[in-house]
Amino acid sequence: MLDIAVIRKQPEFVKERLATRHGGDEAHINEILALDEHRRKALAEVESLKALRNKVSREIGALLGQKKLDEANAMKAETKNLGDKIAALDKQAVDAESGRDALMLRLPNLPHGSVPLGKSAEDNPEVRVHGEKPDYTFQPKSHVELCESLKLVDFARATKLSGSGFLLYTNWGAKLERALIQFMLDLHSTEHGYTEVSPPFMVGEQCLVGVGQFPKFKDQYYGVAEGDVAANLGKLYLIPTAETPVANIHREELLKVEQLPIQYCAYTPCFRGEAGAAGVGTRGMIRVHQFDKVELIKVVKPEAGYDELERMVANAERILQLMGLHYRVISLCTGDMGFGSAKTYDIEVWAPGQGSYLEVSSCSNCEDFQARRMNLRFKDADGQNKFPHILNGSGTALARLFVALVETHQQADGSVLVPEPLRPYLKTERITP
RNA sequence: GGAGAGGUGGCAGAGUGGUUUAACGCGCACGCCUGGAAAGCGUGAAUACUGUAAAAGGUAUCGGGGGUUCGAAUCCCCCCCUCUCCGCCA
Repeated sequence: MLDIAVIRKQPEFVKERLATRHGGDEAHINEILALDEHRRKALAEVESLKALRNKVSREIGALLGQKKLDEANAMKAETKNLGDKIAALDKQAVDAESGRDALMLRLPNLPHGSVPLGKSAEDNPEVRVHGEKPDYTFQPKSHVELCESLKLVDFARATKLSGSGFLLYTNWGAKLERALIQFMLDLHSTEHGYTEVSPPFMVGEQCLVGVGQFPKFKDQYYGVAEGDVAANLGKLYLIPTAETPVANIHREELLKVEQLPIQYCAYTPCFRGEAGAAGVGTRGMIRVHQFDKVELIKVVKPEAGYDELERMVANAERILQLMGLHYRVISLCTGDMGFGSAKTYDIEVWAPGQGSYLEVSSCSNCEDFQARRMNLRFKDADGQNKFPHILNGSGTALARLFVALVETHQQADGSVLVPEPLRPYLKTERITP
């Protein structure tokens, strides 16, 4: 959520920055300002009435203390209808506020000044490239062929169980998936300074609102059950990413500045509706309704946000380097960035069998956009309460990493060579049928 | 799931309709005092919104919501959480 104070003070600046995204959102600024104005007007009025009521009530109390019953009763009669006026104005203020906030929640973040201007993925500049496309003395197979010949994934039976877009890993496929998860968690938690956590896979709506998935993109997620009525959670949703539970861990807290930076890594499955995804990438493992991912989350002081983003990308890159994969890092342009992000780097790994790059990581600094939505603050050294920057990045997403790995390291005989750092986990050097 | 006891500021703990703008205490910050400390004395200290050039000021917050009243920490209703015991379960 943007800072209403910034919208008030610099509405034209906010509109311009919003327009560099998909466009259209800037149109709501005037409406927000009008509701905000109305709210403050009603508030000023109702609060002075409340002040009056408090004053009169004290006076009545004093009169009763002095046994001046008549005077007290006279004053009671005078203030009798004050309550109704207050209630009516209160409602106006509350209505204006909830109207304003409903619009604010649908407003995306402002892009950081360093983000390239652009309309779509085609305008994303390449930041750097690691390695080269490998050469093969044979025609590299696609992961679908490899998975079938090596019996890594049973596509047909997965469809029987859950329909298209779901995977049944088998034998070495299941082991490879597990090995990759454990390898990544170990690396991030021992060498990169992240604390490993394992969160719930279902969360209440407020967590999705907190990171910006709700209310605007509600139809993309799986609602599964009514949550505890008790806890006032509303419906529970399957998490689309570990970002949803993990970034919300400290929601509604006031952190001490010494607690920062907070760094978490977490493995979770991710569930996505991917509405209308039929077509490109439907076959195989590129786009599925459930996939595994190791996610990185940071909560940091605002002044550290962008340095930490660079470090996070480097942490994710390290995985691909150790897996011996060729990849490129791109900087998303204003028009291609996600809702909550102020700046995003994507990492795309080369998949020889596809002849294309696959997005396996997306690292974003959301600045204080999410912290505001979840009311997460910290008390700075100067005693001020401030919103921290919250960053999230995949480190990395599975399924696609799996694809790149088997396609890159496939051999002429149809086997797949396991990268050195993964061998202690998989307990083999080579995957054969 | 059942029964009971609780929920008040950083902590602890009074307060059953009106000088409570939440007592007393501990802890905290600053000042005085001291050679330095302790003790003592004094002052200050929550969060949000609003307001202002900045202040001052105003409103709300005693687990949450609603109600009664001129006025609610206090009375009424609903809900939540914590603790203890019992049951059930992996």
